[in-house]
Amino acid sequence: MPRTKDQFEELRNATREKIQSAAMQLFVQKGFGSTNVQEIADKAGISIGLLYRHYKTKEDLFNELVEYARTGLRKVVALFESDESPEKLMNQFVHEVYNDMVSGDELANLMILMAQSFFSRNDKNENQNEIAKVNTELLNGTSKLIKRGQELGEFGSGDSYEMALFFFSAVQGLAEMKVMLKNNFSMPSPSILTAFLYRKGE
Amino acid sequence: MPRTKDQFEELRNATREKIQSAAMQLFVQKGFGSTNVQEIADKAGISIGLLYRHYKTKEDLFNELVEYARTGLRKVVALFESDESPEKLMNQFVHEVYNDMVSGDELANLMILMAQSFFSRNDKNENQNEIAKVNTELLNGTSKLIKRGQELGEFGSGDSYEMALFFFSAVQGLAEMKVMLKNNFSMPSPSILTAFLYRKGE
DNA sequence: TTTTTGAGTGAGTTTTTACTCATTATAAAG
DNA sequence: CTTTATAATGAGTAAAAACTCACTCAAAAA
Repeated sequence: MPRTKDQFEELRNATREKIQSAAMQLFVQKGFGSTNVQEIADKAGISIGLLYRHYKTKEDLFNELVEYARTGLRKVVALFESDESPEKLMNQFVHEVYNDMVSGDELANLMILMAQSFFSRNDKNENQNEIAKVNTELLNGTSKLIKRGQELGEFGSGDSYEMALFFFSAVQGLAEMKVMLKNNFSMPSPSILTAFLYRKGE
Repeated sequence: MPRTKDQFEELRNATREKIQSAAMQLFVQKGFGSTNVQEIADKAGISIGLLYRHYKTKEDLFNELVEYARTGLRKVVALFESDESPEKLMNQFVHEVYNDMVSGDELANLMILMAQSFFSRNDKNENQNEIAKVNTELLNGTSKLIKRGQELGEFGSGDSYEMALFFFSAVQGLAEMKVMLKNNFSMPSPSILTAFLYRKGE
């Protein structure tokens, strides 16, 4: 008889991953609107028909990737709600970001995809709302963490919300620079990234 | 007889500006590929035909906007080549950025457009090369400026190229945050933006 | 009121792109 | 070698988007 359930699943998973990987690269490099499904299929090494067997629309595919990225962000929110020392938490996070950015493209791609999801797209894009929400949570959470650190004397003074905003802006910008500059990109050291935490507000 | 040359030119300029403004907003908010010319014409309050009387293709229109943004960047490169005190130059620049970001969308839009131009688009996009070039010049110029500031004892230690990279990444990220967060965006103070210049490298 | 010139229009054409489906390929088991 | 279940194909279709052009409109001056 035919292949077993597991064998079929294996096959499906393999092509699914090929599609995701190809789509991620293209969406990041060219944006949603400027990427066409033929390209995705070509890069994945499969036919258009097969792509549509896995994803009902191009948008579905994009949404799955964005959803995946969003999940990553939520983990950060959770991390920052811990009772640990704010300085320790920020350091831990910055080092993770640093390592990820030095070792591969995954993190940078995810961050760019999130931005694309916000800046591309049509009409009432429910992604935008979702992302805005997670983003707000992240900023508020980080702001709280920084404030706590300031009260503990770990960080310098300054508007904590602005500091949080600055921090994630920098990380977002770095992700884009990494992809834009390729080999000319050299990830700034963690101490540069965290310097603003130790500077007195004016 | 008909209107004078000047009167016709006036008309043309007026619609040209309407087109540019509409296109800028849409390209920034939705990306090149996801913006269609009908929308641009609608937003500009003109017909498609008239749009095509001013720009041969949608791409031409995009390129003109990007070219305009690029010109702005070149001015910064020039500014940073001055013999003035690096600290003074950086401060001046940061304050300009701060004011622009607080008072309107223009700067943010231009920066996002530059990134779009890099991340959107097809095949051999000569814009990408041009932008990469200007970008490299900007980074190298700023790096040099920072190094000079370090030698003068104005700035703390640290890899000057990484510091320059960090700086522009932050500004780029802030531009995007501004558009994403809208009213929830609160521009970080200049002192937060320049803190990294005064922190010792590890 | 007519003429003149270039702005302005938008239905219609062309081109591109998302998506479908009738058909073929594959490999395990009888 | 046949059967069987599902992966895989890609020419073909439908929809969307870019772009054209024959025409109208507006206002200045004879």
